[in-house]
Amino acid sequence: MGGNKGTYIYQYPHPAVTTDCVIFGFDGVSIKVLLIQRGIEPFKGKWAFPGGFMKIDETAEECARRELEEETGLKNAAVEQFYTFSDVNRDPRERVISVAHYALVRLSEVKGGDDAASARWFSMDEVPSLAFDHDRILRMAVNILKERICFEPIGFELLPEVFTMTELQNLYEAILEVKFDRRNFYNKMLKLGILSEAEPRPANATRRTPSKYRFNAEKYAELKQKGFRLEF
Amino acid sequence: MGGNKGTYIYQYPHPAVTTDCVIFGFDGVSIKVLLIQRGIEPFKGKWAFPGGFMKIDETAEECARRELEEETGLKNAAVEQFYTFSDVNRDPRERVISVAHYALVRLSEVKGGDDAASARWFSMDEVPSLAFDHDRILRMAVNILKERICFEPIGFELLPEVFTMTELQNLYEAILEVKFDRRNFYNKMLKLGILSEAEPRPANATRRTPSKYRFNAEKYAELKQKGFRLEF
DNA sequence: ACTTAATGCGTTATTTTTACGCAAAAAGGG
DNA sequence: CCCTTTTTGCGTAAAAATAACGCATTAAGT
Repeated sequence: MGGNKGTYIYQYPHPAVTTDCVIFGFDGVSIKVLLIQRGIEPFKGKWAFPGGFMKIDETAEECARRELEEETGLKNAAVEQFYTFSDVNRDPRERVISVAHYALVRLSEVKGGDDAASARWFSMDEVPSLAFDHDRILRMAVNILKERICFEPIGFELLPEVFTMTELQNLYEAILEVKFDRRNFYNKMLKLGILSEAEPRPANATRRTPSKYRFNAEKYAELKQKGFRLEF
Repeated sequence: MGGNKGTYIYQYPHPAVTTDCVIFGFDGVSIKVLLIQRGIEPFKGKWAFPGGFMKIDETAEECARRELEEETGLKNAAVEQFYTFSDVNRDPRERVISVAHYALVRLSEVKGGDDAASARWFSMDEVPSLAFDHDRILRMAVNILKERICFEPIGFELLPEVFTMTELQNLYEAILEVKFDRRNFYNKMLKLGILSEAEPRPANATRRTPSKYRFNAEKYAELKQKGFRLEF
């Protein structure tokens, strides 16, 4: 297996390749991002995204998922690459280019295990100055998230399986930093046809009992094939 | 300067890093893509995208532009990266990951110089089976182009400075593979506010003399700042 | 007991999109 | 040369989507 320490010789200089993961979460009020505190130089003590060096026999996506699990305990996250950062001096050790990924996960999926001793969720407004060029990576990830959330039903990955319309609206408002009219949001969402009622309204339901929904991936796949776009 | 042949030793295996460029053009009727015929193994004789190994002291974008000029004579193209391909066996020589870029250029900008002896434009429907995983790269580039053209005014990079509304519509129709109503397209485009009349209609202009427009980058920048989206 | 906030289910006005009509002028064909 | 077809500019009317807001009920807070 590749990746073992030893001596590797090339006729031309090779950059090192890493992956980084910007992991977004949502606590019902604000968007959070998962950071780990670096235990070694460079940038020892600073916060950074989970990530690390790519092994010679894994793809970027595999590397991202592996590093994520090693450093935060989070397994099988649906990571998606969004940009490759290749500034010449972004790492003081050697030339390193990094394939940056993002993923949306439920807060509950990250348990503070042994590995994750130094992992912590930060609200967007309490994120400290980060190691390497991770400030720039975060800015870009947030922009990508704002764009994607408008055209792909990825927001549901941040909510529990079953959620109320208000929770969904709060999520969209937190990400996009806008306010929607509650009734228009409700109508628009339902008309899209990608939600199902999670359970029939219970018999004792009163007006104040909110309806519960879940994302319907099958319906979305159908609609998408017919050439439909979300658009918010 | 880096990049010279020699002996380079690392404690861990390093993949090689390349860039590839998917260059789109437009001849008034169909979308074209610029390919070069490989002169050496592997895939000798097969067609592929311009591109090559990244030097140790250049960014991915710089590498893409350099290789593009070396192989096709095309200078200073506005390349933009869209995906990093990292399958383990995508290159038979060694582990290679490639940062793929695209650019939109006017056909006239590519002159068949010495370097570009083997460069040729292909219509989308005459593209042969390509080297490496370049078939996959092309599919993804085309999808990205279709998305981007709807939200960013990049189409103008494919047209002459000054163009008629019909030419612009033909371009959109060729890329998106749809048909628009001529009058609705005309109204929508003008209402966006990102076109200026290239010249006052000449005195001898009759009804059949089409108006000429040019893309107004300043107006677009203004509108964009106010939070405006193109949307087609 | 009173106020405040959340939910479901609407309605109406405005804006945007879509589908066409029409006349003038050039181009093409026999 | 005459007739048909195509292209262009400038419209309009219907349809659809969006935005703004009303209201009754019920729970929660004070």
